[in-house]
Amino acid sequence: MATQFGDRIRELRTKQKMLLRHVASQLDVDTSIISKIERGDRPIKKEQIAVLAEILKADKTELETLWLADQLMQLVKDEPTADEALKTVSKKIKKSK
Amino acid sequence: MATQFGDRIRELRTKQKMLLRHVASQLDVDTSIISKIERGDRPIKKEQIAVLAEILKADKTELETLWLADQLMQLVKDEPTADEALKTVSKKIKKSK
DNA sequence: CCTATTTTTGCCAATATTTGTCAAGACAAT
DNA sequence: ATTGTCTTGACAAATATTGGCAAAAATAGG
Repeated sequence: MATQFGDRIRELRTKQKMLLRHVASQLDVDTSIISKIERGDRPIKKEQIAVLAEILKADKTELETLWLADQLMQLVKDEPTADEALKTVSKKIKKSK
Repeated sequence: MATQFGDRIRELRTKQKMLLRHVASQLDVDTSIISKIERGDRPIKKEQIAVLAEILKADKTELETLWLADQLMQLVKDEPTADEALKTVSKKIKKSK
């Protein structure tokens, strides 16, 4: 299943005409891993996001936000009460600030 | 760390003067597991929520919602962009309905 | 205070999940 | 057909999760 994060990093990579192996070698993993991450087949590890942002000259915060949204989405999809749960969390977050 | 879910089921259990072992035996686990779940030390398995709702004569949906909110909270706490991520997910959810 | 009961805690082994590599295959361009 | 890129599935190693157990700690009732 496609992810916002994966779509975005693929876009960033291809626009710069970088190959999977360029990214892969800098992230120190096999190209297949990057391929899968871009296609949403595998999750990326949180620590890798910052490195990836550097490699792609992208905004770290943007990528982290997309990644977080993907995580949340996976958790709430198919949940009938997703709406309510999201709401209460939002409120709690705001209070703790 | 305390959870909404754990706090709630402890409340439900103690108000009915049930002991950990009553719940534990019906859920077919050691009492220590229930203790930890109530205290937020261990996650409960999703399938166990429905059973637990029966045992405690509680509203299944309420417990599931609390559980989901806990999951979300754990994911977004300490995330600077939690707010924005939550927002985009809410929007996506609404659209897909 | 003593004892009995309940709850909490730390540790362990078993199990499950995640991670990355490798090799083979698909696809595109020429 | 050849070359280079990307995708896929199978696999092993590393990591995380699970529940049980036993001892410690807390609580309740005399």
